[in-house]
Amino acid sequence: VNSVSRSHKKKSSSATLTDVARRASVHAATVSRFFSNPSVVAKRTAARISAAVSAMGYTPNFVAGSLASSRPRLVALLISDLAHSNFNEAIETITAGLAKARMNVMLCLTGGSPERAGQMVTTVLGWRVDAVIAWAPIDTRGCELLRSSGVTVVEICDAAAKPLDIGIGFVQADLGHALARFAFDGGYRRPHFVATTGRHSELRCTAFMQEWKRLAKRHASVQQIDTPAGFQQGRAIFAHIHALKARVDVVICPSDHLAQAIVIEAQAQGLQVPGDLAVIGLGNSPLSSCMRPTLTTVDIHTDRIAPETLAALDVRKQGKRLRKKHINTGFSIVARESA
Amino acid sequence: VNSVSRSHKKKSSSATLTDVARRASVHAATVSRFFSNPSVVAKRTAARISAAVSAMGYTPNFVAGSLASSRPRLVALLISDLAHSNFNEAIETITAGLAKARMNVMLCLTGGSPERAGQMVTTVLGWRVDAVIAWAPIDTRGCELLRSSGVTVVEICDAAAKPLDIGIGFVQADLGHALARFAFDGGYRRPHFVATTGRHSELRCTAFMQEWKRLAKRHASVQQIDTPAGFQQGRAIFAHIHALKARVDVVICPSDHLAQAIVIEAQAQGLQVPGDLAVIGLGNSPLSSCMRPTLTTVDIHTDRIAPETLAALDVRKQGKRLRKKHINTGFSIVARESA
DNA sequence: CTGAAAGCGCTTACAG
DNA sequence: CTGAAAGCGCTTACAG
Repeated sequence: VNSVSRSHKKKSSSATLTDVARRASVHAATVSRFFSNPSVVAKRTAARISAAVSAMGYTPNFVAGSLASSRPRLVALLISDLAHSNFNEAIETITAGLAKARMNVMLCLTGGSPERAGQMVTTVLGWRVDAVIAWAPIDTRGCELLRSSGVTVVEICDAAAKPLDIGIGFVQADLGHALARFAFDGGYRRPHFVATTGRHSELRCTAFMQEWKRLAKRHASVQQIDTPAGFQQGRAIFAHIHALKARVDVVICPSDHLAQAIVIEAQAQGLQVPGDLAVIGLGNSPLSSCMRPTLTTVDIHTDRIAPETLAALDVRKQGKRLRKKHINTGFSIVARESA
Repeated sequence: VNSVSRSHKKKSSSATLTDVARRASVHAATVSRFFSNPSVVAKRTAARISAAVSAMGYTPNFVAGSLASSRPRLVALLISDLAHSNFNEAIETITAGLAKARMNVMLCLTGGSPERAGQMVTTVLGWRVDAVIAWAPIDTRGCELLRSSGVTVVEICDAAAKPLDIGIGFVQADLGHALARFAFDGGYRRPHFVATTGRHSELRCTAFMQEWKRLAKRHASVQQIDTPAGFQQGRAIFAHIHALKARVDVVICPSDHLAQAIVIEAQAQGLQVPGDLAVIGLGNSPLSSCMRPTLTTVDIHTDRIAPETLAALDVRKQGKRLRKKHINTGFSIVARESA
């Protein structure tokens, strides 16, 4: 019983198209049509095939089908992480949309490493995916591969940046401006902007600072933290704010979770939110409307990402041009109790 | 320019093994070996192939490779949802482990629907996946398909239940007992157990009630809520508890998020946690250690799931038997401030 | 509406 | 260490 003889046993696996065809006394091509376009096969033939299929427990082999048709019905999802993301709901919407379009999704978790993302690009290109949806930084080699492969790539990104192919998202700088105006109009005068690493946050931050300077004639305070901007960082940030000479009256956070953590910390220290300290989140996650106080945050219209992505794939499938297109899905500030 | 002529253009896609072989003046088989087992090809030949590969920007086609070798290097991940899960970190660990083993993961989000899970089983079986990791309810048809396909399936489940194939998890009833004892030993006398729909929660709940009855000689109160047990349900549950005639002194939650929401509600109503109301979570998520007060919760050892899953796959790959095996990964109650 | 044939791009014993 | 050949399980024009 060596490994060679063992490997021969594999043959006893599942029935093939040809097996089904034989049993239904038709050609394999007809069975193939039965699955891909049932309306073209005669009723009676279809019935025979159907019977054979269930009798044999046949399941079409998508690997073979993909190779023959060169339509893998596969899209790759490149994302940094699941645990700390504000956007899991957006991901759910996207995968649900893809499932409805009979697309399978290949999940690639990059952990935020551009290099790992680059390697994963090689892999998904090997699967000849129909598209890759990227929501994570990718190194130059990976980008180059994507570009030269000609695959459809949808980047969830800053809608003002130059996308590899198709970019979907809001304009980070617009949000920075809007947040400054919102805070200023709300009567706040000592904002504290919490930025994370990464280009998106940077763009937002710069715009915020600029607009704040213009409106208030003075600088806002900033603090840079490491991604992911999760609940865990709340204490440290609150301590930082507390230690500032100039008293902060509003803190602008890069995520709802972080905002929530800061609210909790502030309350634990006996501060009133928003009375003593106002807090603004990002993402409009479900918790933001359930907190005490409810959280003022930004809805980045993640529900628009899935339909736009699918529409883009559709256009491509029909062979039309759509290169270098941006789709600005916008955002809206949701004013609630916390600011 | 009709669709037919357009479809012909597809041929201009990427280079194939044969193209590379021609360019390197070797047979395709040699190029194949160069990728699968480089050590068997001569240094000089390898160098020529390598040059050809990079000159042509060749990427091996995994679809073709999978068909030829019948090893797709694909595992399906069937999970209910991403947004409300306590277990996203476990999922990350698992996918990281799979990636290290050069396995690709196919993501299937069932949304908690057993029927949808069943359909997805058909799909992943069509891809002839090496294994399916299931963390979601699957209807009988889907289970039947999995069983008859003979594919390796790892269920993250109650370790006392009868798994389809391999079951990994803790024993829900053990946890129910342990929670009752923990609450009783902590001096609490009026527990409120929040259960969600689903067999797991039910098993835990029954065990809790039984043990509590034995210890305290009286019944605990129970409340059933819909899954997912998220932050959103906090207010309603707190209101329910508040409305109970008998004053509750500890509430046992099916997730950390829910526990957190209840803490926030209680505090908003002027109650002290744990003084007026103690709260116990489930999952030991990162936020549990960062809250105010820090959350007493249950660590269900998700970090053991990934290694055990991978080990199981490994054993199977070597053709060994491991059917109907349970792996009890246990749990531990993490006592912090909230109870 | 159906069949026969070529082909998708690889892998893998089998020889040499 | 390498080549020649068969085969993986489908799809898809092309005829009929």
